[in-house]
Amino acid sequence: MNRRAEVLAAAEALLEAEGAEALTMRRLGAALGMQAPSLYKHVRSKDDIEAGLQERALRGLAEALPGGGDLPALAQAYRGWALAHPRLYELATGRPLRRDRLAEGVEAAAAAPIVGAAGGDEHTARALWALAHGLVTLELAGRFPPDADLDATWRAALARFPLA
Amino acid sequence: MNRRAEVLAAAEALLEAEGAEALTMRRLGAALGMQAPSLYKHVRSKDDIEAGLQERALRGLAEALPGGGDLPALAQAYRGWALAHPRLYELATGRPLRRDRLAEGVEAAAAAPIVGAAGGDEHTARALWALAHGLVTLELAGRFPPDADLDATWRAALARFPLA
DNA sequence: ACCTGAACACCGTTCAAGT
DNA sequence: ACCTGAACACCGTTCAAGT
Repeated sequence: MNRRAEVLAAAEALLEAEGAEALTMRRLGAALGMQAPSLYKHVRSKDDIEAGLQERALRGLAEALPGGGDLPALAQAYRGWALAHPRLYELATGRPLRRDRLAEGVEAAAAAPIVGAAGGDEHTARALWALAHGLVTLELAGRFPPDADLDATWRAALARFPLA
Repeated sequence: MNRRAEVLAAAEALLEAEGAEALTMRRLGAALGMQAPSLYKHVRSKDDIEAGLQERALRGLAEALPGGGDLPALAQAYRGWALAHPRLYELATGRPLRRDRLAEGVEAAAAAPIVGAAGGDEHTARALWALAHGLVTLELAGRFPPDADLDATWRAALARFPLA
């Protein structure tokens, strides 16, 4: 693990443990036993760190998603990963994707299981992705009533996409 | 218009014109012809400003949504409002809703047209909301390929909710 | 009642200097 | 090659002081 990867791993741990506002160069440096300016030897900027976390999130999500085309299983894995890494998911999806800094194939690998479950139709795939993303972000942001039965909401939502 | 409302209106204008990172107490004060500390006479904190902007967004959205139960018209109005106020929409939906600071009925007024289009079923309403929210946020974040035909994606998505 | 200037504890980032 | 301390231009916020 090179130094940049170490910084990114520590950044993810700090983010997930203490929240986005705790992810500062000074705190991250402290977690790694160095001063904040030293981080710039391993990483271009804080923006660069966030782009790296986006890539880590995409890789983690792609690894967690099953590829068999079973929509309920896919949805459960998607929701499960997001709820297990809520702040990373939010950081990775809540801002523009830095495609220029993304390794080749990472975005496609995360998208492939969704396209597969959509039977290859791009519009259906985007609708499924938007539906899952919307449900997850609204859940993470506490937008649904506290007593909402979200399992039932997911089932009702997925029932709109039979076979596909 | 009392002083607090003036501050919120200026905050919305600054946010929409220059982005979230430009919405600082010093810049907002300058836009209103006062020093940053003076803002605290009219507003509790920056957090209070953001809660106020959430309420403005909810009111604006509720006003823009038609209530007739016509899903395509509702979807178009929802998307249109979000694209017309992208940074306000993002600020209003991208963080937890401060229900404690929200005037009575504001949240319900924004939700009512969606529940109406869902035929009163809460799970369908949440699925529709998540779908629209997901499509809008992914579009605003530039997550879809630049050449994606999003009108067609919206049509395909809404086709999953016939009659309802 | 409203506004100011100074101050505090923070930010991200640069840079000369050390090993 | 890697790390440090000092510095710069910013933050949100508090507070004594002015009108």
